[in-house]
Amino acid sequence: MTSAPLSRERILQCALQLADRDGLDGASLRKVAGELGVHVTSLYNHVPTKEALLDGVVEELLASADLPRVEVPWDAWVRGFVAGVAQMAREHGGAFEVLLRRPVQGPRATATFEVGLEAFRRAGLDVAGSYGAVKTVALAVLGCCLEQANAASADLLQTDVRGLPTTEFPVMHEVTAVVDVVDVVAVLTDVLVAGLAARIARS
Amino acid sequence: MTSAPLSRERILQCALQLADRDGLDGASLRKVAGELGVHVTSLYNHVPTKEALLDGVVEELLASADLPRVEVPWDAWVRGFVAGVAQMAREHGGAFEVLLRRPVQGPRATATFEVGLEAFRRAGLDVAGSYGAVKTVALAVLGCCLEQANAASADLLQTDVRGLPTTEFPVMHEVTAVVDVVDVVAVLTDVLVAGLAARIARS
DNA sequence: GCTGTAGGTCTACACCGTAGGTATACGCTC
DNA sequence: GAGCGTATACCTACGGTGTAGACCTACAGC
Repeated sequence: MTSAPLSRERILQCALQLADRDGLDGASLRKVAGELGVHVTSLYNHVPTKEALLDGVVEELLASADLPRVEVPWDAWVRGFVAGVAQMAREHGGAFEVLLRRPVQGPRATATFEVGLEAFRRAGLDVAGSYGAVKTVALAVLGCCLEQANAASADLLQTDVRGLPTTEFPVMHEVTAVVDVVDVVAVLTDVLVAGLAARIARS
Repeated sequence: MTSAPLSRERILQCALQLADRDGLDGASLRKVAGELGVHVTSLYNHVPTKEALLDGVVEELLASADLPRVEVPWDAWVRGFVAGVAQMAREHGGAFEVLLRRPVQGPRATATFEVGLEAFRRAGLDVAGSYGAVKTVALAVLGCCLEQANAASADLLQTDVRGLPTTEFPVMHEVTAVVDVVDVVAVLTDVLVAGLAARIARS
């Protein structure tokens, strides 16, 4: 009757689904166990701790993403990386924020960073410069995709403007009246590419 | 003997200090209450819920920051905004991540965004363009300052590279050997300014 | 002096991660 | 086949969390 033998993989998959559906807090050990029809503590035979489980969800997330992993020009890497992360945020909105709570590591992450570093080195940046470029891109896109994933910060600049005096914040009110949605990811992509191009030209 | 009457302000200040010292999870209601020599549920007379308390911490954080609030050229606004947020991350490392968990709102936040929007409008961007620029800057800097504040993601790209095969990730290994620290905030500032300049020129 | 109310306390609940001890079921060697 | 080590699941229990509801108590206004 025990449909499938409990395994790390099954646990991680379940946690990812739960997180996608109910947010990261919805992926408690007890809920995962319940979903799998198993006692809480049984999970500990496959996952040593909650943090390890979240790290596993990060792996799972990276595995599902289409990030650049082969040699490309630096600007293509930037576009591909941003697009890949944005896709993750779209498809795994609930689980996305785990990338901000746990370190992003493992072979899959390293592989993407490796080809990014190579691309910037080929473009003429030195080691530190390439590292700075990759790190900046990675962290900036994380921040920008937060709002795509997280309902709480979705209306980052819009919340509460209604209610504040129009006379004091005229432009903000104009914005809320005129703009309905802005594609931050598109803006970020362009800004990063243009900005890094200038940086490379100057090197 | 009851030194001072409990108040929202005193609670928020205490929560901020606790969060700074022990991280955001160190600011539990019980610990705040304990620090103030008061029963947990007494806090509820001044703060309706834990989320409201965190929102208050956001306020407190913004109040402590030196963000641009007067009319300046757009590039000065970007530099000032990034520097201000980076300073917050430096001085309130433990509490910083609250900006990623709760919406950033209130008059203080709106005031900064307002002058940013104005600056970009004066530079020639339309309403949506200005909004996109401000939003992108705000979110990108949030992501980049995370690593300055949060120990977990501090070594975002470096963790675990040792242990992965040198042959497969040669550049990553070179980086960990050569580079000790990169000022992501400085890189981000330059990239944003250069990238937005290109965007403005094209408009 | 009575009463309404604000602001404190106490108890209790449901949830969380996880440590320690126990039972069962498998694959191995004799 | 008998014995046994190991892996995996279970149970109980602890200390932590946010919060709801009943209670008490001191003070202000009539």
